[in-house]
Amino acid sequence: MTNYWLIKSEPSAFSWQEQLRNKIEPWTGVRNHQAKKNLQSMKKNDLAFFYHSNEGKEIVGIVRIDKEAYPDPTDTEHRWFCVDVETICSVPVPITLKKIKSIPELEDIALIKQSRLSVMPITSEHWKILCDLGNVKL
DNA sequence: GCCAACGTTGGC
DNA sequence: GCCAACGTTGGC
Repeated sequence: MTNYWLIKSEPSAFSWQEQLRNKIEPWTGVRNHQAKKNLQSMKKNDLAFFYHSNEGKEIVGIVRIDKEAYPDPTDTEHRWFCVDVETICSVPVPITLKKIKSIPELEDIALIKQSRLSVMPITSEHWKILCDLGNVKL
């Protein structure tokens, strides 16, 4: 069964446009224990929203987990992990944080409740609501 | 083990 | 640019 996730990136550091070009990207640099735990819970073929933090503040794309957690090559002490994500599609109507905050059914989403967490699970119910909002047809 | 000081994230 | 929330560090 497929699990759902949301991963954040600041466009100035790594944008959706770069993800579109690269197709498959190692998701490195996560340095938070809860986010690390979430990375390690990801299974191949799980799906994730790609969210632009700081600039944009909207869900712009969907990726699929291509390779499960392995040691982050950017961490010389080998304490942190990363996954590989594969581009699936852009979200036709980007889902803004403002929009998400306006939907009562989404008030418990980690994106709002734990605003500093960069890798988080999304329930299948929330995933469906968000796909409808973004006019996503998978 | 506690907590003050400090650093970072990310929305506004 | 500000600041709330949260994580980390280091003295005690």
